[in-house]
Amino acid sequence: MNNLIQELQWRGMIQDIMPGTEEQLNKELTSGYVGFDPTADSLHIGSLVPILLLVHLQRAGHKPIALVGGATGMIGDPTGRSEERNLLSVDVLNKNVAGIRRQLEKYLDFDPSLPNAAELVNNYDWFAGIGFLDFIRDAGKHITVNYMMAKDSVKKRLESENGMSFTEFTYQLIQGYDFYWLHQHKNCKLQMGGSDQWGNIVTGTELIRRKSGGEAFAFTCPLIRKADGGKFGKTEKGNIWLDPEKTSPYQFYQFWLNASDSDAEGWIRIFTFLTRQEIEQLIQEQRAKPSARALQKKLAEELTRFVHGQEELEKAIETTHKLFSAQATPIEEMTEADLNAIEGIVTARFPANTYHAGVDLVSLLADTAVFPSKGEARKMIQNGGLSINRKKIEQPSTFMDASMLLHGKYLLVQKGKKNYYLLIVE
RNA sequence: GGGCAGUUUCCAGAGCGGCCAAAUGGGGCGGACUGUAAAUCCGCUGUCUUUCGACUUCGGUGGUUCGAAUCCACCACUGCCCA
Repeated sequence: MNNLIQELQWRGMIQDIMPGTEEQLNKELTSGYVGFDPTADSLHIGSLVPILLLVHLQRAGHKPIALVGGATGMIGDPTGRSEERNLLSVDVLNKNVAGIRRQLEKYLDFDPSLPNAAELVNNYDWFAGIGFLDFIRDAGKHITVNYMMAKDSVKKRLESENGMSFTEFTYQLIQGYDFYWLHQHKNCKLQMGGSDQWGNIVTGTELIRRKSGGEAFAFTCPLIRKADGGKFGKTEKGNIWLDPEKTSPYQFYQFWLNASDSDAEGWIRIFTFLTRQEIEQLIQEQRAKPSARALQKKLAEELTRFVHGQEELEKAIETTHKLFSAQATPIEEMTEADLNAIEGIVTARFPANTYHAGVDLVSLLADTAVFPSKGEARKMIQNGGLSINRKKIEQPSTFMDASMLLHGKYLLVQKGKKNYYLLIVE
């Protein structure tokens, strides 16, 4: 059994930790859990850190429990929100729970022959059977409102102009009860999560202590930030999802490849399983020759493999190479096979007859979902942000003819420098 | 219950009755420079539109006016003060 806490500590993955946690983990095989909110039918990279906590836990010989919040999702966690959440419908919730479940299964080892086999639970399973009055008497009696109001998440909302509904106020108690339930039924003594969850987690350990006198531990990891203060995991196209249908492996790879130097140093420790020596060496390389971007490449590679597998990683690297590394070679040298092998970028098809009848570029782009409207297409061209087949388009009034098609049917469109689209005439 | 202040475009925050699609900052997007980095500089940033322009925005509803984000009335919400 490795020392999990020390491992996570040098990786910079521990923010708060309860006294005695390390001793507990060194003492015996311990079950620990992380909760996942079913706010969408896929996890995104923000959930990657909690997933990794579970993976590290299992690698250290302990038993990971992934909890999907079918019940808590019905309430909505008020943490970090300045206004009331809209409730999700039961149908949507069920769909989300199923989607998240499927993803979590990929990252943990559920082999039942293992003493520390991973387990997946849904808190709806136990909450469904508990009546309101029972809950109020059973759990509510042990936690004072004063205690609940002292939490940051609640305090902020009480101060805000939007207020807070009773429903959301209840959230921490519901989540706290999860920990209590797992403690009672699964001998789960540890909860992990993002540092924003600390308040909710502590309510759980408190409930365990007061109701059963049991011992419970917890630690949290820092929330991931970008060095420039921007939101982690957001791009102009929205969230970076783990679902390849929502974010292609190529786009996923690109996201990590685009990390800034200072982010990459921290992220590679958190998001990969590379050893300390390997990482230190990479950082040396990076500093010696920053333009090689050894860190970003390794980070993107490791993570794309972890999330999407070796095969998808290779395709992503190949596409990246075709689009970026080979920029000096003339576009005409790209074979049809090359173009077809470009995967993961947005592809749009349009009928040959409209094309051969003659189209102005702006209408074409607005019709093929590269741009939502002609105005935007025109604006981008005027700003010098549009290239066709690697050639910058200077005039919004550019007219298209067959000579511009590669292999008689392809157009490689660039919006900005990094956003590629492949248009295919058919 | 009484008094005062406020509600503006993604956010913060200006806004004389006509020159307001609305200052400025932030954020976002694009460009230049680079290393598909950071910093810096430049442009764009309500929607649609080739120029002109058209259309919808300033808590809600009515009104005054040739004309209102700007004036009036009522309603809603928020903050502060006195009971």
